[in-house]
Amino acid sequence: MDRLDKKILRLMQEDATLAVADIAKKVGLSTTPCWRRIQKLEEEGVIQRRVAVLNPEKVNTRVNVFISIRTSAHSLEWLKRFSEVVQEFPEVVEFYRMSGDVDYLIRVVVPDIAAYDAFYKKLIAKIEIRDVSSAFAMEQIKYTTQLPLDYMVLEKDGNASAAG
Amino acid sequence: MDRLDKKILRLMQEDATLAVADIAKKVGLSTTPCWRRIQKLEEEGVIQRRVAVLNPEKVNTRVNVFISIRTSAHSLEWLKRFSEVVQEFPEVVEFYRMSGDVDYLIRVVVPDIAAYDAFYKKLIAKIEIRDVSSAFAMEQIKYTTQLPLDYMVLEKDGNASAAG
DNA sequence: GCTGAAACGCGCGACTT
DNA sequence: AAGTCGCGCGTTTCAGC
Repeated sequence: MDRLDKKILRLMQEDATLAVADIAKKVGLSTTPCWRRIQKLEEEGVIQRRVAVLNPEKVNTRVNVFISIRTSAHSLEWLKRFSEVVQEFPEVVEFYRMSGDVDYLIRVVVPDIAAYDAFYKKLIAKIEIRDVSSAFAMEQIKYTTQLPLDYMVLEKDGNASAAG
Repeated sequence: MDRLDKKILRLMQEDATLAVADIAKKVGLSTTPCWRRIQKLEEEGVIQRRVAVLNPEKVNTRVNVFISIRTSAHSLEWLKRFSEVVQEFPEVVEFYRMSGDVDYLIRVVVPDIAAYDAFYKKLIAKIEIRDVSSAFAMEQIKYTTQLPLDYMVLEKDGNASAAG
């Protein structure tokens, strides 16, 4: 990956509808080499997928809730099942195992507080959870799928095809 | 929006590279009406954009950090500036104003703890922040851009073109 | 609002430097 | 590696039901 790949990724993170010819123009390439780079980035798994991003308001999932869970007293068996159960809910859009005070952090999207309550009941019906606390977001100030590319490790020029 | 729009959205949230003809087939429509529905969903802002989703590992942003901020003692002026400053950092991928104990919650992506430290220094160089605490994710168990569509409000059939 | 087909542009590959 | 050319597919539009 070099400077041009980085430019390509930056553009595609913003807008995946851009025609290859347009991307090519913007990065200073002609279409074929640009197309080949994009293919390679897909094969290598740098580009994972192209998705449509929907407006949460329009699909009635305005409300973001963060659930913090402490699991200190639970068994390994429980932890495994917990992880599986939580993941399966479509309302769960993010799920992290944390270091420190809180053990797990979950982001859930729902229409309103009542729906959250219903979700919470569905969840605890499937698995016993001891130490939970929920925090509601009043406003989503920023949400982006764009990862910063400033940390990318670039290969030196003239040596672009080493195996990963 | 009806049942077919919902199906279309479900498919496009998963894979925005699907050809219109393929989507049409899967929802039981032919290409033209399916294409028109997609156009309409874009015009209405239900579909906000199509983006490429990158592999965080491959672009060297493995580490997720959640920053909790309490702002009780700050002025309105400060709050405004705070919001602007934080948003501008490309490492900040999510940013919420919360209710309850914590006032703001930020998700940041960086390569490692050292990079987080550098980010943190950049941040506090730009704005004074009093009550901050950082929590590191050990593992991203789930991350999806797909919103649940189960809460969508569908219009009755035979009344498909009412204004929003 | 649907189907079918035509027109156009773009993705993709073969070949060249 | 990158560029030019061209075929075929997919998107988009249009005529008719």
